[in-house]
Amino acid sequence: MHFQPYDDHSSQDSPSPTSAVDRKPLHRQVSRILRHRILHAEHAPGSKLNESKLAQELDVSRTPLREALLQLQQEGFLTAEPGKGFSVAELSSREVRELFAIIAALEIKALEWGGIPNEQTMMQLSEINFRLGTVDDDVELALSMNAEWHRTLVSGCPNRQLVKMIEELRAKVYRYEYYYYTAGAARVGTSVELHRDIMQPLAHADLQAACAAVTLHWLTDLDLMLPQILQKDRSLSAPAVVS
Amino acid sequence: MHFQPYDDHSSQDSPSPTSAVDRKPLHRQVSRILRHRILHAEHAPGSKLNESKLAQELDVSRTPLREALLQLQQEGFLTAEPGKGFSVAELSSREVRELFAIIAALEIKALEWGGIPNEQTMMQLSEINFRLGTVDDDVELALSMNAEWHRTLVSGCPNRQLVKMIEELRAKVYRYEYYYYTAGAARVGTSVELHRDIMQPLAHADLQAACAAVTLHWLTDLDLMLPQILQKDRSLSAPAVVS
DNA sequence: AATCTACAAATTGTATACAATTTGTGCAAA
DNA sequence: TTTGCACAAATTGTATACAATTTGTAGATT
Repeated sequence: MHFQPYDDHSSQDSPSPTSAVDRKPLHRQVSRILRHRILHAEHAPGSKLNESKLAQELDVSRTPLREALLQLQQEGFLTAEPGKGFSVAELSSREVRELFAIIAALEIKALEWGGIPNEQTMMQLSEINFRLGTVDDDVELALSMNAEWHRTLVSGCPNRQLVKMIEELRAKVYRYEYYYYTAGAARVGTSVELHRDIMQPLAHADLQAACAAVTLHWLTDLDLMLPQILQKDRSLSAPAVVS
Repeated sequence: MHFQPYDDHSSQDSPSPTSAVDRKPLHRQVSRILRHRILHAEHAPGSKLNESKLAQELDVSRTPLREALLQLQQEGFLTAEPGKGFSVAELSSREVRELFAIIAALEIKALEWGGIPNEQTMMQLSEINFRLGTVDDDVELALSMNAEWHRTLVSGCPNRQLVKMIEELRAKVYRYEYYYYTAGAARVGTSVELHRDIMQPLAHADLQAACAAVTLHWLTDLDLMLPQILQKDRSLSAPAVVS
């Protein structure tokens, strides 16, 4: 492929000539695509990535591809060994436990610093949650709406850095959630109820209780998901201790 | 420069032939160098970076240099506009306020989850703090020892992801601290005292009080540093409204 | 058969070349 | 003087070429 800024979705059908505002580097698009693939288990955890083949498949040269791979490595979705190249990061029960603990703590901080959400935000929360309840059998849609609900929950926090950090953590969590929702017997109903348990104290301006509900939310999710992840863990981290 | 794995500090005087374990990609070394430069104000905030010149200066081709630049961008030390290249991120009072709030919250969480530090850790803390008190006029040394103290403080936390996040945040804070210590009238004595105020309740197994002292530490630091940063802010964000 | 070695193929790391855009400059027109 | 434009230079974004290492394999040795 040769430098053509116009194969991105962001360019509408309007025939604007190189509008210069929505120009996006190739490595950004590539990293978006690969991130999406990894999050949705289209690349198996632990599998190696062949740069040449991947570049050919994506119709891109190795330069922007490598830039994307390095970014994904730093985001924690890939691992890299010098001379050996990149591999998809493994899922681990330890990581998911640690991530859930952190994200719970940060969401609570975001709520504390943002205060009780305003009326509009509360409306959005319950609307998203309602729609989430109607979703069925579309894992990606359910997960993206769940993410949207949590994004809205912390949207009142004035600390932008914190909101950004939470957003990045959510992406890492997404991978585990997707695994759980597809491989396991996940029910969106549980999430909907847990969200209600958070919204209700918020509606009564009880921030403490809401924060406690947030903690409960993540703890419950963890309890539901861990068995699945553990199974995966065992299947690869217990390498035949026979003999 | 042509692929020579042996210009890194990590290679000792032992004549091991390409020991394969301590091979480090060029872009890693380059990002380390540039990060160090940015942290120590050797590149002015807001200034543009010329890839060709920088590559020539570092005796590296543009490929690994760009990989390093992209990493530093993601770490928040550089900004990038498509087609315009990279610039050193500005210092902002808002960012430092947000960072301090986050790092205080996370250090407290790390303490809570790690529990009261064991005896060895407590010894290390007071030793580092003592040495910190003897440092004088060596800003970089003082800051690195300060960082070491905080690293030790949270070293007992079993949540590795959290420890890593705190470490990354500390790097971002370092930049502001350096600015404050060089441009302003900083005294290490204040830090030493604040550290003692954290260690004392820890020695009495009073985690609550220690956490409160941590918050106080960061709040005090912020109060000391903000005036300096604010001055910088004004000098550039108030662009001559004289009609 | 199992292990070692030598060599070839494949793959990664880096450098260079090229394409596209941005930026600077000189000159004309108002 | 200022504004606008054309064109050249500089700079960024991407592709390709090359260097160094890793990986795979066939044959020799035990």
